[in-house]
Amino acid sequence: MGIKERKAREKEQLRQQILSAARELFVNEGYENVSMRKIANKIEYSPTTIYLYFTDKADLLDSVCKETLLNLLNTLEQLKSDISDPVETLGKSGRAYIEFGLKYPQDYKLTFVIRPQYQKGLGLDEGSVGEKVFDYLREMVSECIQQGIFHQTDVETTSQVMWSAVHGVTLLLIDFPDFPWTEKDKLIDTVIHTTIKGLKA
Amino acid sequence: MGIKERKAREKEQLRQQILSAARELFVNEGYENVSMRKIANKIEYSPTTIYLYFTDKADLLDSVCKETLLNLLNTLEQLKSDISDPVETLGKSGRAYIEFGLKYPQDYKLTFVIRPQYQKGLGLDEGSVGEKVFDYLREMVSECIQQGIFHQTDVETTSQVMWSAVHGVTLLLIDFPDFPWTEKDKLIDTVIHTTIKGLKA
DNA sequence: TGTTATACTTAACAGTGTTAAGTTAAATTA
DNA sequence: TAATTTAACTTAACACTGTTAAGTATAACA
Repeated sequence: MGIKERKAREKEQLRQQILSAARELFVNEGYENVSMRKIANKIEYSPTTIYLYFTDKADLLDSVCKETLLNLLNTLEQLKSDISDPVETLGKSGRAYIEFGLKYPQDYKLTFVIRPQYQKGLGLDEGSVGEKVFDYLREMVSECIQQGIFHQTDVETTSQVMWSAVHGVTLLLIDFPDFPWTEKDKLIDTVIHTTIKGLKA
Repeated sequence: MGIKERKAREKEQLRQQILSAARELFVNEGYENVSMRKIANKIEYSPTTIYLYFTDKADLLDSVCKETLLNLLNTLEQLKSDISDPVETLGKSGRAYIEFGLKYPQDYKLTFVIRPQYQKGLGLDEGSVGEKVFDYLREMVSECIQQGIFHQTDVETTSQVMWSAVHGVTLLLIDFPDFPWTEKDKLIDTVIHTTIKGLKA
């Protein structure tokens, strides 16, 4: 009875093929400039085949973003090991977050800016990957608060402030590349250190 | 020779009519979901007439955003009068910026997120309204630095950090309305105060 | 071997931004 | 006043878009 399994495997394979074709095109040409026909051409199937694997273009975007969030989560969780100095870990996590956004700017925008426009209100639901990313941030912040290093005692608010800072600088650097920014690394460090200093007791 | 002037006035009138129809539709239905034909219907002209006043859809977006930036600039400059306590003025300005974004969320996204996608790298050029908005921020920050209140002595970096914070929280509140945010006003205040505290000497 | 289910494609619909060519009416010139 | 030029606007079309209904061929099963 291996036939059914082989078929399922083949189906999953094509799904992945579609997904990676979509990601590549979305990232290189922008979500709006990618048509279902373009994706279909790339994988050498008819456009309608895609609809057998994804309900529509927004669903395709959704799946691409889920992958991005998984990548981000993996990147962050590799820093988790060292909890001796929670403030340093939080700072490093912030830096890793921003650098992830700058390394994959299109993926970042797709996930945190474009998708909310199409999937109103979704993306950070219970059990979602997005929530896990924010949970990671909560944990880091919680560690700092528990050790009495922070003035603020509210984990939620503190996490949200941290997120605002890194999200803000990431998007500004992506969206206005021609703006006369301070040297990039200096700006990133200043954003993180300023925020952490402001949170300290 | 009043005829020429009347004609010019009428032309300008139609231009404004197109612009405000476009803004209303962009804001209510989203840039991508608004077609040139929709705008044309609203003003009761043929679609091609729009092209006599704007080079293309992106130009229309551009003009709408320019208006938004002017509105933002006006809102901010009303706070300028009181320079006795520069830190308080900076804080108030930050709050006004965020509240502007939340009052006109679609306009804000159009200007600071959607437009950069279509007009790569533009929007903050020399002499532009966007630059004037940032100049306002520079002035506020400069005042704080001159009075020796801030640790940082670099006006540019400090301004950029401030911008990152307010831009970040504004977009997060707009894009993820279903996220379990801390009470909105508290979050905004905390973001501003944390950033300012982090910048202080 | 005949039937059913799976995987995929063709053709079409109603819509998109944009352009070239055409029309109509007003302003200018003779 | 009559002919001509100019300005403002429209019609029709092109090549595209996301998506669906209907059709086809092939593989799996009885």
